[in-house]
Amino acid sequence: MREEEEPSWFARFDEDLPAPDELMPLSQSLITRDLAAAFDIPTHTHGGGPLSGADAAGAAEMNGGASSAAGSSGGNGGGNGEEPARTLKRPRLVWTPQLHKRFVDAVAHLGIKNAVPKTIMQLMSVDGLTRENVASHLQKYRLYLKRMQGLGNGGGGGGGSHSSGSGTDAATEHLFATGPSPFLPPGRGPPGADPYTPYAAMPAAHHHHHHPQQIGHFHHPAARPLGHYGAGPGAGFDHGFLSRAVASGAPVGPPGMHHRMVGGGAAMGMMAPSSFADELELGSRGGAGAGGRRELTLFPTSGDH
DNA sequence: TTACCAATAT
DNA sequence: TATATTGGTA
Repeated sequence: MREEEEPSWFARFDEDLPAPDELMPLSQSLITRDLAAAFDIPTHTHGGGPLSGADAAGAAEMNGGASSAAGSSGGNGGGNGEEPARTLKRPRLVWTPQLHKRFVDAVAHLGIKNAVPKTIMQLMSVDGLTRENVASHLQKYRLYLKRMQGLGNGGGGGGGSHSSGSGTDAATEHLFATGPSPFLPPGRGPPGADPYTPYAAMPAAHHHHHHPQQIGHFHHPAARPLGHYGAGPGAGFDHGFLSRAVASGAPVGPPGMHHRMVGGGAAMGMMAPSSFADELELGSRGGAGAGGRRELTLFPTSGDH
């Protein structure tokens, strides 16, 4: 019963969508279970699954060595033999920095309001990633933000009150609103660097009812109330990102809409992520230690080159 | 009904 | 620890 859909709905009408080329590369493929489960399974393209299917391309390698794990082969088995694709439990997802980056970017650009698992998942466009995966990670991420909010601020500030009228409508505002302490001190440097990169702050009160928000225009990378957290002006933060994409397909309902969405009408679910800024982090997987857990991992699509 | 969220379990 | 899974709720 679950029919997932393949992200192929891109092609949409008008607008100057960048050539498919732009969109295409976006699809990151998560390792497919088959692949993960056994590195060598002979092309089995599963079939039923909408899972990826993609070309796993030759990414199978990576660092050298290491890896013993997996048990690779050997038998494979152990127990599992072929398995019906369904009912298969997938290995734990490993949130690699790149994957996390995508996640954070998606959340940041969506705005707290829309940053819900499903939307994030769709925006990320990562095949194989499930809502549960995102939800779980989102939970942790929120916790992190909250924690940071409490800590980082000291002071200050206080006062946050923004009176901006009530009409805070722009998602932009929402994003950082409520933040008594808008930005982190440039010098941030508590011992222990931050593992994550917070771009959004959490409203102290976000309980109950998602309210409707008017859809509409979306922002360009322009004013970010505070945008540069450790980055200087002009830091690379501009993203030609999904601006429109999100807006268009946004599940955001028209005023008055409560819980009804999927299924209604047509617009939904199609977003073309454009280009994420890829950078940062890489590698370092150090194998040391390791242990050996069978985990699902993601292919750094941009890894090539 | 679906999806979110928070708690809980592994 | 990090992630998955479950339960309750909107």
